[in-house]
Amino acid sequence: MVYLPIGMKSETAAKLGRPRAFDPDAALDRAMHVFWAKGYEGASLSNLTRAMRINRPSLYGAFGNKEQLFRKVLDRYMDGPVAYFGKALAEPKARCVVEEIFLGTARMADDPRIPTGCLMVQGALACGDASVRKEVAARRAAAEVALCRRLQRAKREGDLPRNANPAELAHYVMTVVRGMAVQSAGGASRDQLRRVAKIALRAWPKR
Amino acid sequence: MVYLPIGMKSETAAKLGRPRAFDPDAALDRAMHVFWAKGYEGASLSNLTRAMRINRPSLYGAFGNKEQLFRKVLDRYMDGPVAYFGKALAEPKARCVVEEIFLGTARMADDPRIPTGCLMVQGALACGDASVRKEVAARRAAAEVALCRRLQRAKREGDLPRNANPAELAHYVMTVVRGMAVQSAGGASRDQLRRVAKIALRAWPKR
DNA sequence: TTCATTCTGTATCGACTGGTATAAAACTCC
DNA sequence: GGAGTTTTATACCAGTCGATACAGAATGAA
Repeated sequence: MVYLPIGMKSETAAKLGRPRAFDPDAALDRAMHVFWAKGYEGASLSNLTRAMRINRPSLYGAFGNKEQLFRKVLDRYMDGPVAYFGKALAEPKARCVVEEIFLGTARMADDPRIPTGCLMVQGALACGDASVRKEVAARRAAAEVALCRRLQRAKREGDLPRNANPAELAHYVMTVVRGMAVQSAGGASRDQLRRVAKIALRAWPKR
Repeated sequence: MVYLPIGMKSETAAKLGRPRAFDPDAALDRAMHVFWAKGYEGASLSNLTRAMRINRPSLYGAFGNKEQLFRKVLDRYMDGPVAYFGKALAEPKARCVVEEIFLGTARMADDPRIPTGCLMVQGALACGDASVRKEVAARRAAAEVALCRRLQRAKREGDLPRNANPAELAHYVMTVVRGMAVQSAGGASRDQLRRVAKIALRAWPKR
């Protein structure tokens, strides 16, 4: 029989059988930290189950397998630590959008509750498993597309110069953001990244 | 007895015993590609020996172990694919230094002979082995220090404004460079990265 | 109570990991 | 021609990898 891995609150709660003894969301958060700090391949199932405080069969029962767990962690990552990105897109002016993206990225840098860097970068930038590598690359690309769309709107609204190129600008912004993630993983402080953000903004087109 | 792993041309050539049947430098280049594409942990000894076209004991005899091999590969990487960085530092004007660094990074992007991205980034950004992770972080930091020194000189020479901050500027430039590496690993083309370089240069201080 | 169902913990699977013991092969020196 | 030295190839080591078989425990339904 096919078992549908759950873990989301809106899931049809299983009424039958022994109830689950752990909170799937809390377990996902703990798994996120392991993947974030060690990368997909560096995070062993022993690391994961220990951090998640569950046994191996519970992990497989609730999340499928390691790769599916990682994808669920990525989902949760985008709704949690990087939720600032979506909020930034809602800023009224393009310059504020970019400013908020930069500052939000810098803000994550020395939050003691989370690892440094970005899960979508160090999770599986280079990885023996090509399917996982492509997955994170696709998610990075999706973020860039979302920003590009936002900048296209800004251009239509006259919020960017007539000769501005939204795709190029989005690519630039995301390049800086990804670079900040690498710098953060290397130990850069929030202030250092804020100064980088300030300089990077000087490249933003004047209206 | 202690055996000194070789691999450098200036090494005192072993006269005694059976001669080595492979070129250590060529083997290092092949190992570099594996580490570059798969990362330190993603590159297994089987991957490495197959690519290097040598047997396992030959690898251990010539290079020590996996970690020492990786360090030798890093050395070779810095003298090879990223030699442009050192050359860029020799440019007469600070702006040209930065321009050459950006363009050199973009140039690597779709060279069909090498993997995408940067070995110092994806080699071990997140890695279960902390010693390897620190090693690549230290090498990234060393590049930034070298650039910072160059920009300090530029400031002394009046090649940068009086209020310019070489450390912040170096941090910004390296952030963009690291970001370009991530974008390249995600499939960005040379032209895309060149356009990023052009935008990033707009942030450079006017004299 | 009894059955069906689901979760939990233990113990284990085959495959692969990084690393080596061993002996034959290929060279220099005497 | 040996003797001594180093590299080669095969075969193998203990440990860990991701993943599971199994049995007992905990629930709702009948």
